[in-house]
Amino acid sequence: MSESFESSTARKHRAILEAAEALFLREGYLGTSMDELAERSGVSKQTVYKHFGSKKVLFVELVTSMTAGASDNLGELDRIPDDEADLAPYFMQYAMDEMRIVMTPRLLRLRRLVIGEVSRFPELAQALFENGPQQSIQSLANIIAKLVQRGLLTAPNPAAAATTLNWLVLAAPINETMLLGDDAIPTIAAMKAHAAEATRVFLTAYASDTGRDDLR
Amino acid sequence: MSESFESSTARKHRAILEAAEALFLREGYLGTSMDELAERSGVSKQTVYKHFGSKKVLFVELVTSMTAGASDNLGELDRIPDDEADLAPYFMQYAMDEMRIVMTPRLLRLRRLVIGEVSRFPELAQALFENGPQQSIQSLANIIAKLVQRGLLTAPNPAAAATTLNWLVLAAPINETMLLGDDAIPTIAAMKAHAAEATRVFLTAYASDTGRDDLR
DNA sequence: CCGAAACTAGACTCATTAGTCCAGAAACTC
DNA sequence: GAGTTTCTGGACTAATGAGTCTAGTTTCGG
Repeated sequence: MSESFESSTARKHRAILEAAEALFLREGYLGTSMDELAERSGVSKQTVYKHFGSKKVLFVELVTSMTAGASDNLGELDRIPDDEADLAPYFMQYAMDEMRIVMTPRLLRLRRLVIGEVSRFPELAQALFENGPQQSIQSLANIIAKLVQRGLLTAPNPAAAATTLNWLVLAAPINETMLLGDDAIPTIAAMKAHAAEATRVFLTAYASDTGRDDLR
Repeated sequence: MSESFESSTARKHRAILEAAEALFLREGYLGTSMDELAERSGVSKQTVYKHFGSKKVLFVELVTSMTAGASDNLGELDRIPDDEADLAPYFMQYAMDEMRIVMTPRLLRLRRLVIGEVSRFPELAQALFENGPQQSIQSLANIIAKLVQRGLLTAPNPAAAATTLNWLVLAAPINETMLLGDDAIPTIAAMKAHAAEATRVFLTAYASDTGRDDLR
């Protein structure tokens, strides 16, 4: 009773996935043993194999599920600014949101794991790419296209502009943290400074210089 | 005779390192077996252990040596432009050089390997970071500082500007290739287009607008 | 409360691993 | 060419891996 309407079976299923997440993220695919996994799940080895047919299946299932929900609710398509003055705060907010989502130990470890297994599981890496960067860039491109329509930005190729902004924001922190470990995750203050600079560079390069155009 | 003055011992040493490179880059640390490595080296297992004390030692030694020579001769400090018109071609060339060095299967696989082993070998990842991105950015910062002195760029913080340019150039291709595999390495033509856009964005954001300043 | 399904503990198979040991062969040094 | 170092190949240890099997126990739906 209490708050759990989960069947015992479902509970075990979840426990296995939780243990798998902890172990795979920490020890890698080959470094994780099914015995340890079963023990940590509080479940017998046989049960693990009943729920997931093999180590590979479990791994793929886990990573796929973690990957899928990765880049949700970003880039609120509502309230896209229609005034030039709102551009900087808008992209500032966008950058902060994106960093807050991506720069978490969980997602960073997932990324390390998947990158390390590219040759063994190329599908997983591709899925992570499509659900992560590619999706962010796509939705960002839509926003930029709208802003071009409104005459607030000048970007002949919105997808390219979106790629530029995406990596202006994420590249430095993500690549640093990939190699230096989770302790290198920037503080909120550092993220703000970085977001401000990224926004400034982006807007300098892509803003429609209507003001200056008028003077010509 | 012929061209090799290498002693038999030295030749074997090199053969082991070559096999280690091939295997570790392809199979990862745990995925590489010392038996296979000895066989591939054309050397007995015992010899492997005489030359390198253990699997760990061999791995660390290999990765360290590959890491060390990674980011050589980049950013020729001579002939830094002193005319505004030379800025774009100069950074264009810089970007192409940097991509050509980094975007090779060998270095990309090394990067994947090291990222995947961050929790097992944090020193190696740190070394790769310091010898790679950090060093590039540092030498780039020196160039930028000089250009600021000459009045060609405006960058209150040259290190930040260097970081921005570095990732403007490398982030998109490197992160894509990390996940999509070596087949995703961009063609020279694609690199040129990317380098041009990166250079444009960078110069728009950091060039000294002496022209416009005069108009004020 | 009964029968089926899910689960348990632990033994078991078979393959593989890092690293050691040994007796003889080959390669260098003087 | 004698003596020393290096190397070979294969046997060996001790551990660990994924996955299976079994016999008994728990859980759950009807």
